[in-house]
Amino acid sequence: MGDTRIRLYNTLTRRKEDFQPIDPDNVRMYVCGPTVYDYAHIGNARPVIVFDLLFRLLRHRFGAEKVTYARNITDVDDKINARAARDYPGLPLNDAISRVTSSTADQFHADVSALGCLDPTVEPRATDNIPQMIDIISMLVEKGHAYEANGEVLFDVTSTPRYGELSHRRLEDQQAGARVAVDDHKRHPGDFVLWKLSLDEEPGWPSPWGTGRPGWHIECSAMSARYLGKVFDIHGGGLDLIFPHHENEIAQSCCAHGTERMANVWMHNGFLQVEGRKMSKSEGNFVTIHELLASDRFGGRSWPGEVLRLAMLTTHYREPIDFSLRKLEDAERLLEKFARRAADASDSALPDAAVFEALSDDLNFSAALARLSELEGSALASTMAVLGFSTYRKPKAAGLDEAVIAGRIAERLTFIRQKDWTRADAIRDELASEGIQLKDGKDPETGDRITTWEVL
RNA sequence: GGCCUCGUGGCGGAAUGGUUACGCAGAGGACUGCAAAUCCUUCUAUCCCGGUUCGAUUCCGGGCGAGGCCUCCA
Repeated sequence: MGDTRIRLYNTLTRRKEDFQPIDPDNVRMYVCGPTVYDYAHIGNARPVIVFDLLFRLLRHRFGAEKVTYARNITDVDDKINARAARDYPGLPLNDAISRVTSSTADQFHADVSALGCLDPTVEPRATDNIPQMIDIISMLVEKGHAYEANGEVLFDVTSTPRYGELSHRRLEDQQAGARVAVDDHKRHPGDFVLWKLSLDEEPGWPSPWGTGRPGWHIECSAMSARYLGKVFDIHGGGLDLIFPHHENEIAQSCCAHGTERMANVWMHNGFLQVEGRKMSKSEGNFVTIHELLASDRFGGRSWPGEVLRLAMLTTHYREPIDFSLRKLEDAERLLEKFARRAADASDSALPDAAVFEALSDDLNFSAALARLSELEGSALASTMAVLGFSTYRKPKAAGLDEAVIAGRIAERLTFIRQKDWTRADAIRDELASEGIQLKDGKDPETGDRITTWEVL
Protein backbone atom coordinates (compact mmCIF):
# COMPACT_ATOMS: atom_id res chain seq x y z
CA MET A 1 0.00 0.00 0.00
CA GLY A 2 2.37 2.73 1.15
CA ASP A 3 5.93 3.09 -0.02
CA THR A 4 7.61 4.01 3.22
CA ARG A 5 8.86 1.15 5.30
CA ILE A 6 7.61 0.96 8.83
CA ARG A 7 10.47 1.31 11.28
CA LEU A 8 10.08 0.09 14.84
CA TYR A 9 12.35 0.22 17.85
CA ASN A 10 13.11 -3.33 18.91
CA THR A 11 13.96 -3.90 22.56
CA LEU A 12 15.72 -7.09 21.52
CA THR A 13 18.35 -5.21 19.51
CA ARG A 14 17.95 -1.78 21.12
CA ARG A 15 17.59 -0.04 17.81
CA LYS A 16 15.10 0.97 15.19
CA GLU A 17 14.69 -1.61 12.47
CA ASP A 18 12.80 -1.87 9.22
CA PHE A 19 9.72 -3.91 9.90
CA GLN A 20 9.47 -7.02 7.74
CA PRO A 21 6.46 -9.16 8.50
CA ILE A 22 7.00 -12.90 8.35
CA ASP A 23 3.89 -13.12 6.20
CA PRO A 24 2.58 -9.84 4.76
CA ASP A 25 -0.80 -11.51 4.35
CA ASN A 26 -0.99 -12.20 8.05
CA VAL A 27 0.85 -9.71 10.22
CA ARG A 28 0.70 -10.93 13.82
CA MET A 29 0.93 -8.93 17.02
CA TYR A 30 0.49 -9.93 20.64
CA VAL A 31 0.09 -7.53 23.55
CA CYS A 32 -0.18 -8.44 27.21
CA GLY A 33 -3.66 -7.55 28.39
CA PRO A 34 -5.19 -6.86 31.78
CA THR A 35 -5.48 -9.05 34.82
CA VAL A 36 -9.13 -8.59 35.59
CA TYR A 37 -9.37 -8.03 39.31
CA ASP A 38 -9.95 -4.27 39.50
CA TYR A 39 -10.66 -1.16 37.44
CA ALA A 40 -7.95 -0.38 34.92
CA HIS A 41 -6.03 2.80 35.75
CA ILE A 42 -4.75 5.40 33.35
CA GLY A 43 -1.32 3.77 33.34
CA ASN A 44 -2.98 0.65 31.98
CA ALA A 45 -4.53 2.76 29.27
CA ARG A 46 -1.18 3.67 27.76
CA PRO A 47 -0.20 0.33 26.17
CA VAL A 48 -3.77 -0.22 25.06
CA ILE A 49 -3.79 3.10 23.22
CA VAL A 50 -0.24 2.86 21.90
CA PHE A 51 -0.67 -0.60 20.45
CA ASP A 52 -4.07 0.33 19.10
CA LEU A 53 -2.31 3.04 17.14
CA LEU A 54 0.22 0.51 15.88
CA PHE A 55 -2.63 -1.87 15.01
CA ARG A 56 -4.23 0.91 12.96
CA LEU A 57 -0.94 1.70 11.23
CA LEU A 58 -0.41 -1.96 10.34
CA ARG A 59 -3.97 -2.27 9.06
CA HIS A 60 -3.47 0.79 6.94
CA ARG A 61 -0.22 -0.50 5.53
CA PHE A 62 -0.97 -4.18 5.05
CA GLY A 63 -4.76 -4.17 4.86
CA ALA A 64 -7.34 -4.39 7.59
CA GLU A 65 -7.95 -8.09 7.02
CA LYS A 66 -4.28 -8.96 7.04
CA VAL A 67 -3.40 -8.07 10.60
CA THR A 68 -4.07 -10.32 13.56
CA TYR A 69 -3.89 -8.64 16.93
CA ALA A 70 -4.18 -10.82 20.02
CA ARG A 71 -4.56 -9.36 23.48
CA ASN A 72 -5.18 -11.71 26.35
CA ILE A 73 -7.33 -11.43 29.41
CA THR A 74 -5.77 -12.87 32.51
CA ASP A 75 -8.59 -14.34 34.52
CA VAL A 76 -6.67 -16.72 36.71
CA ASP A 77 -4.47 -15.11 39.29
CA ASP A 78 -4.12 -15.09 43.05
CA LYS A 79 -5.03 -11.40 43.19
CA ILE A 80 -8.34 -12.30 41.60
CA ASN A 81 -8.91 -15.00 44.17
CA ALA A 82 -8.23 -12.58 46.99
CA ARG A 83 -10.57 -9.99 45.52
CA ALA A 84 -13.30 -12.55 45.03
CA ALA A 85 -13.07 -13.75 48.60
CA ARG A 86 -13.19 -10.18 49.85
CA ASP A 87 -16.08 -8.95 47.71
CA TYR A 88 -18.30 -12.03 47.71
CA PRO A 89 -17.66 -13.76 51.02
CA GLY A 90 -20.95 -15.66 50.87
CA LEU A 91 -20.41 -17.28 47.50
CA PRO A 92 -18.44 -20.38 46.62
CA LEU A 93 -15.03 -19.17 45.49
CA ASN A 94 -15.38 -20.18 41.87
CA ASP A 95 -18.67 -18.32 41.51
CA ALA A 96 -17.21 -15.29 43.23
CA ILE A 97 -14.22 -15.40 40.90
CA SER A 98 -16.32 -15.48 37.78
CA ARG A 99 -18.29 -12.49 39.01
CA VAL A 100 -15.11 -10.55 39.59
CA THR A 101 -13.56 -11.47 36.26
CA SER A 102 -16.63 -10.94 34.12
CA SER A 103 -17.60 -7.59 35.61
CA THR A 104 -14.02 -6.34 35.51
CA ALA A 105 -13.57 -7.47 31.92
CA ASP A 106 -16.81 -5.75 30.90
CA GLN A 107 -15.66 -2.57 32.54
CA PHE A 108 -12.31 -2.80 30.78
CA HIS A 109 -14.01 -3.16 27.41
CA ALA A 110 -16.25 -0.19 28.06
CA ASP A 111 -13.26 1.89 29.12
CA VAL A 112 -10.99 1.16 26.19
CA SER A 113 -13.73 1.51 23.66
CA ALA A 114 -14.39 5.00 25.03
CA LEU A 115 -10.70 5.63 24.39
CA GLY A 116 -11.25 5.00 20.70
CA CYS A 117 -9.51 1.63 20.64
CA LEU A 118 -10.48 -1.06 18.16
CA ASP A 119 -11.21 -4.51 19.48
CA PRO A 120 -8.29 -6.85 19.02
CA THR A 121 -8.79 -9.59 16.48
CA VAL A 122 -8.80 -12.18 19.24
CA GLU A 123 -8.99 -11.75 22.98
CA PRO A 124 -8.28 -15.11 24.55
CA ARG A 125 -8.84 -15.82 28.20
CA ALA A 126 -6.35 -17.73 30.26
CA THR A 127 -8.99 -20.08 31.63
CA ASP A 128 -9.90 -21.14 28.09
CA ASN A 129 -6.32 -22.13 27.38
CA ILE A 130 -5.34 -24.35 30.27
CA PRO A 131 -4.79 -27.49 28.08
CA GLN A 132 -2.47 -25.48 25.81
CA MET A 133 -0.48 -24.36 28.84
CA ILE A 134 -0.25 -27.90 30.14
CA ASP A 135 1.05 -28.99 26.72
CA ILE A 136 3.84 -26.45 26.82
CA ILE A 137 4.77 -27.31 30.38
CA SER A 138 4.88 -30.99 29.44
CA MET A 139 7.23 -30.25 26.57
CA LEU A 140 9.45 -28.24 28.87
CA VAL A 141 9.58 -31.06 31.39
CA GLU A 142 10.33 -33.62 28.66
CA LYS A 143 13.12 -31.54 27.23
CA GLY A 144 14.70 -30.99 30.61
CA HIS A 145 13.88 -27.31 30.94
CA ALA A 146 11.50 -27.77 33.86
CA TYR A 147 11.33 -29.85 36.99
CA GLU A 148 8.90 -30.66 39.77
CA ALA A 149 9.60 -29.63 43.32
CA ASN A 150 7.49 -29.06 46.33
CA GLY A 151 4.13 -29.16 44.55
CA GLU A 152 5.31 -26.86 41.81
CA VAL A 153 6.63 -27.23 38.32
CA LEU A 154 9.49 -24.80 37.86
CA PHE A 155 11.36 -23.54 34.85
CA ASP A 156 15.09 -24.09 35.09
CA VAL A 157 16.65 -20.80 33.99
CA THR A 158 20.09 -22.35 33.72
CA SER A 159 18.82 -24.76 31.07
CA THR A 160 19.08 -22.19 28.29
CA PRO A 161 22.16 -20.06 27.74
CA ARG A 162 20.05 -17.39 26.15
CA TYR A 163 18.10 -16.58 29.27
CA GLY A 164 18.49 -12.85 29.85
CA GLU A 165 18.88 -11.92 26.20
CA LEU A 166 15.94 -9.51 26.12
CA SER A 167 16.57 -7.75 29.41
CA HIS A 168 20.37 -7.91 29.16
CA ARG A 169 20.58 -9.50 32.53
CA ARG A 170 23.05 -12.18 33.38
CA LEU A 171 22.10 -14.81 35.87
CA GLU A 172 25.27 -14.22 37.90
CA ASP A 173 24.42 -10.55 38.32
CA GLN A 174 21.02 -11.24 39.67
CA GLN A 175 22.26 -13.73 42.15
CA ALA A 176 24.40 -11.04 43.72
CA GLY A 177 21.55 -8.67 44.36
CA ALA A 178 19.11 -11.34 45.37
CA ARG A 179 17.70 -10.49 48.73
CA VAL A 180 14.48 -12.23 47.87
CA ALA A 181 13.82 -15.00 50.31
CA VAL A 182 15.46 -17.96 48.66
CA ASP A 183 13.06 -20.82 48.26
CA ASP A 184 15.17 -23.83 48.91
CA HIS A 185 13.12 -26.00 46.59
CA LYS A 186 14.32 -23.89 43.67
CA ARG A 187 17.52 -25.03 42.01
CA HIS A 188 18.27 -21.42 41.06
CA PRO A 189 16.71 -18.34 42.66
CA GLY A 190 15.62 -17.16 39.23
CA ASP A 191 13.59 -20.27 38.52
CA PHE A 192 9.95 -19.43 38.12
CA VAL A 193 6.67 -21.23 38.52
CA LEU A 194 4.95 -22.87 35.56
CA TRP A 195 2.33 -24.76 37.54
CA LYS A 196 1.41 -24.93 41.17
CA LEU A 197 -0.91 -27.22 43.07
CA SER A 198 -4.15 -25.76 44.36
CA LEU A 199 -5.78 -26.27 47.70
CA ASP A 200 -9.32 -27.59 47.61
CA GLU A 201 -10.89 -24.15 47.85
CA GLU A 202 -8.63 -22.64 45.21
CA PRO A 203 -9.41 -22.78 41.49
CA GLY A 204 -7.72 -25.74 39.91
CA TRP A 205 -7.50 -27.87 36.80
CA PRO A 206 -6.36 -31.46 36.47
CA SER A 207 -2.84 -31.93 35.14
CA PRO A 208 -0.09 -34.56 35.05
CA TRP A 209 1.26 -32.90 38.21
CA GLY A 210 -2.03 -32.83 40.09
CA THR A 211 -4.88 -30.38 40.34
CA GLY A 212 -3.45 -26.93 40.15
CA ARG A 213 -3.24 -23.65 38.32
CA PRO A 214 -0.76 -22.03 35.94
CA GLY A 215 1.97 -19.58 36.82
CA TRP A 216 1.54 -16.12 35.42
CA HIS A 217 4.03 -16.24 32.55
CA ILE A 218 2.90 -19.41 30.85
CA GLU A 219 -0.45 -18.16 29.61
CA CYS A 220 1.07 -15.70 27.17
CA SER A 221 3.30 -18.41 25.71
CA ALA A 222 0.33 -20.69 25.29
CA MET A 223 -2.09 -18.15 23.85
CA SER A 224 0.32 -16.46 21.48
CA ALA A 225 1.34 -19.83 20.06
CA ARG A 226 -2.26 -20.89 19.68
CA TYR A 227 -3.45 -17.77 17.90
CA LEU A 228 -0.32 -16.42 16.24
CA GLY A 229 2.01 -19.37 15.87
CA LYS A 230 5.32 -20.34 17.42
CA VAL A 231 7.08 -17.33 15.90
CA PHE A 232 5.21 -14.13 15.17
CA ASP A 233 5.95 -10.52 14.31
CA ILE A 234 5.44 -8.14 17.21
CA HIS A 235 5.10 -8.58 20.94
CA GLY A 236 4.22 -5.54 23.01
CA GLY A 237 3.63 -4.44 26.55
CA GLY A 238 4.78 -2.05 29.25
CA LEU A 239 8.43 -1.44 30.03
CA ASP A 240 8.08 -3.13 33.38
CA LEU A 241 7.19 -6.40 31.69
CA ILE A 242 10.60 -6.79 30.06
CA PHE A 243 11.78 -8.55 33.15
CA PRO A 244 10.76 -11.01 34.25
CA HIS A 245 7.55 -11.51 32.30
CA HIS A 246 8.73 -11.24 28.71
CA GLU A 247 12.10 -12.79 29.43
CA ASN A 248 10.27 -15.77 30.86
CA GLU A 249 7.83 -15.96 27.99
CA ILE A 250 10.72 -16.16 25.57
CA ALA A 251 12.40 -18.85 27.62
CA GLN A 252 9.22 -20.93 27.78
CA SER A 253 8.24 -20.56 24.15
CA CYS A 254 11.65 -20.95 22.58
CA CYS A 255 12.62 -23.92 24.75
CA ALA A 256 9.32 -25.68 24.24
CA HIS A 257 9.18 -25.13 20.49
CA GLY A 258 12.88 -25.24 19.76
CA THR A 259 12.75 -21.86 18.03
CA GLU A 260 15.33 -19.11 17.90
CA ARG A 261 12.82 -16.40 18.58
CA MET A 262 9.33 -16.07 19.92
CA ALA A 263 8.60 -12.72 18.29
CA ASN A 264 10.83 -10.75 15.94
CA VAL A 265 10.09 -7.34 17.38
CA TRP A 266 9.60 -6.57 21.05
CA MET A 267 8.10 -3.20 21.80
CA HIS A 268 7.67 -1.54 25.17
CA ASN A 269 5.89 1.62 26.17
CA GLY A 270 7.29 3.92 28.83
CA PHE A 271 5.80 4.53 32.23
CA LEU A 272 3.30 7.09 33.31
CA GLN A 273 3.52 9.57 36.12
CA VAL A 274 0.79 11.85 37.37
CA GLU A 275 1.68 15.51 37.85
CA GLY A 276 5.33 14.55 38.14
CA ARG A 277 4.88 11.83 40.70
CA LYS A 278 4.64 8.11 40.52
CA MET A 279 1.03 7.06 40.48
CA SER A 280 0.17 5.03 43.53
CA LYS A 281 -2.61 4.59 45.97
CA SER A 282 -0.51 5.93 48.80
CA GLU A 283 0.25 9.16 46.89
CA GLY A 284 -3.48 9.63 46.48
CA ASN A 285 -3.06 10.28 42.77
CA PHE A 286 -4.27 6.92 41.60
CA VAL A 287 -6.84 7.45 38.84
CA THR A 288 -8.80 4.81 36.99
CA ILE A 289 -9.89 5.21 33.39
CA HIS A 290 -13.46 5.03 34.54
CA GLU A 291 -13.00 7.82 37.07
CA LEU A 292 -11.48 10.04 34.43
CA LEU A 293 -14.33 9.39 32.01
CA ALA A 294 -17.19 9.51 34.42
CA SER A 295 -16.33 11.40 37.57
CA ASP A 296 -14.87 14.74 38.60
CA ARG A 297 -11.97 13.04 40.33
CA PHE A 298 -9.31 14.57 38.03
CA GLY A 299 -9.37 18.33 37.67
CA GLY A 300 -12.90 18.66 38.99
CA ARG A 301 -14.62 17.43 35.86
CA SER A 302 -15.00 14.43 33.58
CA TRP A 303 -13.07 14.06 30.33
CA PRO A 304 -14.06 12.64 26.97
CA GLY A 305 -12.23 9.42 26.14
CA GLU A 306 -10.70 10.86 23.02
CA VAL A 307 -9.17 13.72 24.97
CA LEU A 308 -7.44 11.14 27.11
CA ARG A 309 -6.42 9.27 23.98
CA LEU A 310 -4.86 12.34 22.41
CA ALA A 311 -3.19 13.43 25.63
CA MET A 312 -1.66 9.98 25.91
CA LEU A 313 -0.32 10.04 22.37
CA THR A 314 1.28 13.48 22.44
CA THR A 315 4.26 11.98 24.23
CA HIS A 316 6.22 9.42 22.23
CA TYR A 317 5.32 5.94 23.42
CA ARG A 318 8.80 5.04 24.62
CA GLU A 319 9.28 8.17 26.71
CA PRO A 320 8.00 8.45 30.22
CA ILE A 321 4.82 10.50 30.19
CA ASP A 322 3.84 13.01 32.80
CA PHE A 323 0.11 12.89 32.87
CA SER A 324 -1.34 16.19 33.98
CA LEU A 325 -4.35 18.43 33.89
CA ARG A 326 -2.48 20.73 31.56
CA LYS A 327 -1.97 17.89 29.10
CA LEU A 328 -5.67 17.08 29.07
CA GLU A 329 -6.60 20.72 28.60
CA ASP A 330 -4.15 21.11 25.71
CA ALA A 331 -5.45 17.94 24.10
CA GLU A 332 -9.03 19.08 24.43
CA ARG A 333 -8.27 22.46 22.90
CA LEU A 334 -6.59 20.79 19.98
CA LEU A 335 -9.46 18.37 19.43
CA GLU A 336 -11.91 21.26 19.47
CA LYS A 337 -9.83 23.05 16.91
CA PHE A 338 -9.77 19.97 14.72
CA ALA A 339 -13.50 19.53 15.17
CA ARG A 340 -14.03 23.10 13.93
CA ARG A 341 -11.74 22.62 10.98
CA ALA A 342 -13.37 19.36 9.99
CA ALA A 343 -16.77 20.96 10.55
CA ASP A 344 -19.45 18.70 9.15
CA ALA A 345 -17.15 17.16 6.58
CA SER A 346 -17.64 13.54 5.70
CA ASP A 347 -15.01 11.13 6.90
CA SER A 348 -15.22 8.96 3.81
CA ALA A 349 -12.21 10.47 2.05
CA LEU A 350 -8.93 8.60 1.94
CA PRO A 351 -6.82 9.22 5.03
CA ASP A 352 -3.78 11.41 4.55
CA ALA A 353 -0.71 9.49 3.43
CA ALA A 354 1.79 11.84 5.05
CA VAL A 355 0.29 11.25 8.47
CA PHE A 356 0.85 7.53 8.13
CA GLU A 357 4.31 8.13 6.78
CA ALA A 358 5.10 10.06 9.96
CA LEU A 359 3.69 7.26 12.10
CA SER A 360 5.77 4.75 10.18
CA ASP A 361 8.84 6.12 11.90
CA ASP A 362 8.40 4.22 15.16
CA LEU A 363 5.00 5.78 15.80
CA ASN A 364 6.15 9.39 15.62
CA PHE A 365 2.82 10.82 16.63
CA SER A 366 4.15 14.34 17.10
CA ALA A 367 5.23 14.49 13.49
CA ALA A 368 1.86 13.05 12.49
CA LEU A 369 0.15 15.72 14.54
CA ALA A 370 2.13 18.46 12.84
CA ARG A 371 0.96 17.14 9.50
CA LEU A 372 -2.57 16.73 10.78
CA SER A 373 -2.81 20.39 11.66
CA GLU A 374 -2.20 21.28 8.02
CA LEU A 375 -5.32 19.37 7.00
CA GLU A 376 -8.90 20.46 6.99
CA GLY A 377 -12.34 19.35 5.88
CA SER A 378 -12.87 15.76 4.87
CA ALA A 379 -9.16 14.97 4.65
CA LEU A 380 -8.86 15.90 8.31
CA ALA A 381 -12.07 14.15 9.31
CA SER A 382 -11.11 10.92 7.56
CA THR A 383 -7.61 10.86 8.93
CA MET A 384 -8.81 11.60 12.44
CA ALA A 385 -11.29 8.77 12.08
CA VAL A 386 -8.74 6.13 11.15
CA LEU A 387 -6.56 7.30 14.02
CA GLY A 388 -9.38 6.56 16.44
CA PHE A 389 -10.81 10.04 16.86
CA SER A 390 -13.92 9.36 14.88
CA THR A 391 -16.51 10.03 17.49
CA TYR A 392 -15.31 13.31 18.89
CA ARG A 393 -18.21 15.70 18.77
CA LYS A 394 -18.75 18.72 20.86
CA PRO A 395 -21.39 18.18 23.55
CA LYS A 396 -24.89 19.32 22.76
CA ALA A 397 -26.10 22.60 24.22
CA ALA A 398 -27.89 21.69 27.41
CA GLY A 399 -31.51 22.71 27.64
CA LEU A 400 -31.70 24.94 24.57
CA ASP A 401 -32.80 23.80 21.18
CA GLU A 402 -31.44 25.23 17.99
CA ALA A 403 -34.59 27.11 17.06
CA VAL A 404 -34.49 29.01 20.33
CA ILE A 405 -30.85 29.91 19.78
CA ALA A 406 -31.56 31.03 16.21
CA GLY A 407 -34.40 33.22 17.51
CA ARG A 408 -32.18 34.89 20.06
CA ILE A 409 -29.52 35.50 17.44
CA ALA A 410 -32.07 37.18 15.19
CA GLU A 411 -33.20 39.40 18.07
CA ARG A 412 -29.62 40.33 18.75
CA LEU A 413 -29.00 41.24 15.11
CA THR A 414 -31.98 43.56 15.28
CA PHE A 415 -30.59 45.32 18.34
CA ILE A 416 -27.25 45.59 16.59
CA ARG A 417 -28.83 47.25 13.59
CA GLN A 418 -30.34 49.72 16.06
CA LYS A 419 -26.90 50.09 17.66
CA ASP A 420 -28.42 49.06 20.96
CA TRP A 421 -25.21 47.46 22.18
CA THR A 422 -26.42 46.98 25.73
CA ARG A 423 -29.35 44.78 24.79
CA ALA A 424 -27.38 43.00 22.05
CA ASP A 425 -24.60 42.14 24.48
CA ALA A 426 -27.14 41.03 27.08
CA ILE A 427 -28.31 38.34 24.69
CA ARG A 428 -24.75 37.31 23.95
CA ASP A 429 -24.01 37.07 27.67
CA GLU A 430 -27.17 35.18 28.35
CA LEU A 431 -26.35 32.57 25.71
CA ALA A 432 -22.79 32.41 26.97
CA SER A 433 -24.09 31.53 30.42
CA GLU A 434 -25.90 28.61 28.75
CA GLY A 435 -22.61 27.51 27.22
CA ILE A 436 -23.32 28.94 23.77
CA GLN A 437 -20.54 31.00 22.20
CA LEU A 438 -21.59 33.39 19.44
CA LYS A 439 -19.22 34.10 16.59
CA ASP A 440 -19.75 37.06 14.29
CA GLY A 441 -18.61 36.90 10.73
CA LYS A 442 -19.20 38.84 7.58
CA ASP A 443 -20.95 37.77 4.42
CA PRO A 444 -18.28 38.14 1.76
CA GLU A 445 -20.85 39.23 -0.86
CA THR A 446 -23.03 41.67 0.98
CA GLY A 447 -20.87 42.57 3.96
CA ASP A 448 -23.78 41.75 6.26
CA ARG A 449 -23.09 40.33 9.67
CA ILE A 450 -23.55 36.58 9.95
CA THR A 451 -23.64 35.08 13.41
CA THR A 452 -22.93 31.44 14.08
CA TRP A 453 -22.64 29.64 17.40
CA GLU A 454 -20.92 26.74 19.01
CA VAL A 455 -21.01 24.96 22.31
CA LEU A 456 -18.22 26.01 24.61
C1' G B 1 25.50 -3.31 43.53
C1' G B 2 23.79 -5.01 38.27
C1' C B 3 20.84 -3.70 33.88
C1' C B 4 18.10 0.07 31.01
C1' U B 5 16.07 4.84 29.56
C1' C B 6 16.20 10.06 29.43
C1' G B 7 18.07 15.48 29.96
C1' U B 8 15.78 20.64 23.67
C1' G B 9 12.70 27.67 24.48
C1' G B 10 7.66 29.82 29.78
C1' C B 11 5.16 24.74 29.00
C1' G B 12 4.35 20.27 25.86
C1' G B 13 7.16 17.98 22.17
C1' A B 14 9.85 16.49 17.19
C1' A B 15 14.13 16.43 14.22
C1' U B 16 19.14 16.90 12.84
C1' G B 17 27.02 16.28 11.60
C1' G B 18 26.14 22.53 9.03
C1' U B 19 20.02 26.10 7.30
C1' U B 20 16.88 24.45 14.61
C1' A B 21 9.38 21.17 13.32
C1' C B 22 4.72 21.62 15.39
C1' G B 23 1.19 22.83 19.38
C1' C B 24 -0.07 25.81 23.81
C1' A B 25 1.03 30.27 26.25
C1' G B 26 3.20 35.49 25.37
C1' A B 27 3.79 39.97 22.05
C1' G B 28 2.16 42.84 17.73
C1' G B 29 -1.37 43.33 13.74
C1' A B 30 -5.98 42.38 10.57
C1' C B 31 -11.20 41.81 11.39
C1' U B 32 -15.10 43.75 15.21
C1' G B 33 -19.33 48.68 18.16
C1' C B 34 -16.80 45.58 21.89
C1' A B 35 -15.76 40.44 22.35
C1' A B 36 -15.18 35.45 20.63
C1' A B 37 -13.56 32.69 16.56
C1' U B 38 -10.35 33.05 12.43
C1' C B 39 -6.05 34.82 9.77
C1' C B 40 -1.05 37.20 9.51
C1' U B 41 3.62 38.51 11.89
C1' U B 42 6.85 37.66 16.00
C1' C B 43 10.50 36.87 20.87
C1' U B 44 12.62 32.84 23.79
C1' A B 45 16.13 26.43 23.76
C1' U B 46 19.52 22.01 22.65
C1' C B 47 22.42 20.09 31.38
C1' C B 48 28.08 20.60 32.22
C1' C B 49 33.29 19.34 30.77
C1' G B 50 36.45 17.10 27.38
C1' G B 51 37.34 14.39 22.50
C1' U B 52 36.56 13.35 17.07
C1' U B 53 35.41 16.97 13.05
C1' C B 54 36.24 22.37 8.67
C1' G B 55 31.78 22.31 11.75
C1' A B 56 28.08 18.80 17.26
C1' U B 57 22.52 20.08 19.91
C1' U B 58 23.33 15.48 17.00
C1' C B 59 28.87 10.83 17.31
C1' C B 60 32.45 9.17 21.52
C1' G B 61 34.20 9.56 26.82
C1' G B 62 33.48 11.60 31.65
C1' G B 63 30.44 14.35 35.08
C1' C B 64 25.87 16.09 37.12
C1' G B 65 20.60 15.39 37.25
C1' A B 66 15.82 12.60 36.56
C1' G B 67 13.27 8.03 36.00
C1' G B 68 12.55 2.68 35.47
C1' C B 69 13.66 -2.64 36.23
C1' C B 70 16.20 -6.40 39.31
C1' U B 71 9.81 -8.56 44.15
C1' C B 72 3.22 -8.17 42.02
C1' C B 73 2.92 -4.15 38.49
C1' A B 74 1.32 -1.35 31.90
